[in-house]
Amino acid sequence: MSENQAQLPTVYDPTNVENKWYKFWLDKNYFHPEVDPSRPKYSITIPPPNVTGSLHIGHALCYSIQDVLVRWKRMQGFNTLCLPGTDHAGIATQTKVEAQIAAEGLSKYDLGREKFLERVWAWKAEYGGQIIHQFKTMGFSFDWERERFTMDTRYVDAVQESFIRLFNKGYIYRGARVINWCPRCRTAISDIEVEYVEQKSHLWHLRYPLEDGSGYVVVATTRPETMLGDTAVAVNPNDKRYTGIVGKNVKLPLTDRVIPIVADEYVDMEFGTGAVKTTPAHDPNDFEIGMRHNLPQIVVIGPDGSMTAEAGPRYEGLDRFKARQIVVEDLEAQGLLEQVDDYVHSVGTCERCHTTIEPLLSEQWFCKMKELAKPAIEVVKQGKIKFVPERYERIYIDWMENVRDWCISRQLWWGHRIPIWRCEDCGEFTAAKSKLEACSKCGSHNVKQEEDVLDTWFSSALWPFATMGWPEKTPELDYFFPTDVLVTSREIIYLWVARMIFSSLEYLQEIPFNDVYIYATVLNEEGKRMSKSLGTGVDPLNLIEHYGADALRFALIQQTGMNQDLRFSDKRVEDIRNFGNKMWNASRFVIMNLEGYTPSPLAGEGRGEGALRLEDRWILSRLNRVIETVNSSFGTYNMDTAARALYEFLWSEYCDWYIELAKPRLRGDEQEKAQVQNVLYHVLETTLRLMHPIMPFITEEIWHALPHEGDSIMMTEFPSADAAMFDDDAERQMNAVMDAVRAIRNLRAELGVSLGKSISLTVVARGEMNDLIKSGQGALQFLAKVEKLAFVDSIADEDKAKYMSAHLTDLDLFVEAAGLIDVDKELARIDTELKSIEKELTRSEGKLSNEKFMSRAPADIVEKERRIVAELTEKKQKLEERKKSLAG
RNA sequence: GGGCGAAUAGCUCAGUUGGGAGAGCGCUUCCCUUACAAGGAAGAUGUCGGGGGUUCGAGCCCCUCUUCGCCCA
Repeated sequence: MSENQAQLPTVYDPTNVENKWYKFWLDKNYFHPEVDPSRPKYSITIPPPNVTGSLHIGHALCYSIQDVLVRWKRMQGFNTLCLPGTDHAGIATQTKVEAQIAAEGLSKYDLGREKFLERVWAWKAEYGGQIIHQFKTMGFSFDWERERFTMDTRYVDAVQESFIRLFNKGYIYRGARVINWCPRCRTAISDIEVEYVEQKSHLWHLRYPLEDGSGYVVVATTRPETMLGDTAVAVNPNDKRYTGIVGKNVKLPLTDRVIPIVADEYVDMEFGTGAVKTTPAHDPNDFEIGMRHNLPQIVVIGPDGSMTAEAGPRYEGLDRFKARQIVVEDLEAQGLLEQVDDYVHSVGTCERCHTTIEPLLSEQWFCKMKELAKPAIEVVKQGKIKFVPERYERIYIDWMENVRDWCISRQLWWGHRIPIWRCEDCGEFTAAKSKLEACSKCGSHNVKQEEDVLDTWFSSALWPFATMGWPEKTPELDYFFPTDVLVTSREIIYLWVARMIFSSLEYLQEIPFNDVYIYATVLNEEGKRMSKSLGTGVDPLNLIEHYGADALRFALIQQTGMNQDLRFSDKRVEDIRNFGNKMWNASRFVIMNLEGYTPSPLAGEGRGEGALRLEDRWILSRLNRVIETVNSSFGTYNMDTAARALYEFLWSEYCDWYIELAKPRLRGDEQEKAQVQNVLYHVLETTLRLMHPIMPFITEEIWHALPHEGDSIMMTEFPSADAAMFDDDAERQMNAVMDAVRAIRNLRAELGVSLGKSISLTVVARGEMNDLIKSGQGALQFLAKVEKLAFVDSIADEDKAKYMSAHLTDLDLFVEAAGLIDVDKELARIDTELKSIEKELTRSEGKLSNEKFMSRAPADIVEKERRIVAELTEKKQKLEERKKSLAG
């Protein structure tokens, strides 16, 4: 391998390496699994991002988690599918194209539906590749042969099929309801697409004169302009203040209408005046009140957000906010404005464009939810679908149990056009995939397709199975479905997760996935949510350019477990870039020291005498514990635990100790050299495989520079822990050696003797420590740079002042330091140490002298406490002796 | 108003059935030692948000309060 030396630079540069290997994997077609019922499968359909969007770090985390899982399972021998794709994202995409043509001075109406849709497809063709490019740069092992788009022909068919099934089952109906209307997008949106924003406003108290002239009722409102559409005043039937006037009428100001006072349980007596103006056409709650009391519904604000003719000639055509101002002025002029309070309340806004939502009475298509929700609640309650972290399970169930009918129509052009045909003659609705020739009821040919499209989530609800060919019975569906896990963000538990679950149960009578893992929201350094629309989004490509995709992936994975948020900064990526460089250089070291080496199995060498040395047994024991940690952590979505364990092991154990200890042995005799080469190689190669799912590129690069079998690390077997390699003795003994080394280094530092200068060390060791230090003598001398080492039984008190000493359990270390010791400084240091020992001793002795502790604490805890006291006492005694000798 | 999460070193965060408080970064001192200065060695730093309680023993369990964030109404 020596010819490799020259080829390996001291600084790892990911740039070319990453591109090279991604292309290699693609060429080998490693990401594409064939259906093979003889093998166990593992499958994921990734959350499809907006086709014309681009990724920020939050997405990078989401998909990195999935790629880690998928690479891990693939290496474990599962036939693994990770199916990618994108979503047409109705409103979001349409909004962008509208903005584009607006820049040309056109509106979508100027173009017409056909031409407009051509523009959307053109937009998709131009900007649709960005996300895919980002996915590939991140190194994701997605099956590109099975990439899907929610507007693919076959996907469109699946959407229509599902709609028609629901329609024919009577679950889909058309109705007039108060829905959330966005006057800018000019479409209905669902409850969960409304974002509530706190706003400072006012609570206006309005006087409505009683018809009989006996006074007036005062109502409080945040939306005075809607009073033009009031059709009642409601009070609580239990409200004694108003018992006398229920049934009377009021004269609605600024109009010529007379409206009734009704009693309704819904009214909150505590709020405002306890009397509520009721506008059934512009408030969902008032709508319900209106239904109960048979009130008229008067639409006074139109789809464009301006006042309608129903609002009266004075207000018609005014924007709703301008109308508010004028209505208030007019009421005040008539002495009907009683009071204005400052008031902070939540205002519904459109998630996409942040326009204030107008609750509006409107004809829409709805999907009945009650029956669909039942089994979807059951599968989660029965644990067939598991939420991780668990806390999200209740959030899901609570919502599902109170779910309202779903408004599925959208007044957009971009999307799945509703496959409903209306007969112009008899009014019958017929659902059909292709053009309907004749009305299903009266046979008339005068039929017209519904103009509206479906809510985007109606189509993404089918994602896990429509991507695999449903409604056809495909081999993919048979084999890969249900998928194993859905990894997604908590903000779409209702929008998407819930809908996939009930859709899958309804159409396939199967759950869509076993686990739902809700990953942490990525925040920026200031703690603000990362989002493109907030302007806080960071493009992963910028970071990758500087630090590489591996570093970004590891930095993200290292911070993700069961947490709700994750604060991200570039610094973290830089730190991991350094870690990658460490891995690189450790590997360089190993590669440069493998002359004449051919890998041989560790098995058979055993743990017996003369076989593996202490540090070999130790590193192999530690390695196997890490293997165990990594597997169990990946399996429970504790990604951070796995990443931290790997980081710690590679840097602080393998590099800091094992490699250092290997150095003298590599210069030793042939047998010694061969053995240490074998362990060096074995541990490194195993660690690379462990690390591969998180850092696929650098591990592949190094793996190829090492002796290896096969074409790619990604197709090797993932390590599994060998319990026979766990070695508590080796770990305990090695810890003692490391403590001794650290103590000597500390003495050097105290003396100001750098590692470059040699020292002489005298050791007093007792019991097991004696053998341990003697057998590890070479290592100790090498690691602490000790030139002369002597073992003695004791050191005479009068000689102690010539040394700096450290005292460990069963071990006293004396470094010759005549003339180097700053006595005052040393005395001060000893006093500080004594103080802290005293403190610990008091605590431990207190416990041991506590009868209750002695009688109730478990025996091993008591024993441990005794040991602590013994160790501390020994140490204290040594320090006091030393103090005496220094002072004397 | 209801629910959830967070509060641990200067910063970002670990802490797995309750048993001598940890990591990374930053900071101080020393070192270009043949894998790595994107590095090595050593070091300093904590009323574990406040207050109660349970327990022989609480960062961890229970109650309560405060601050911040998210979700729902």
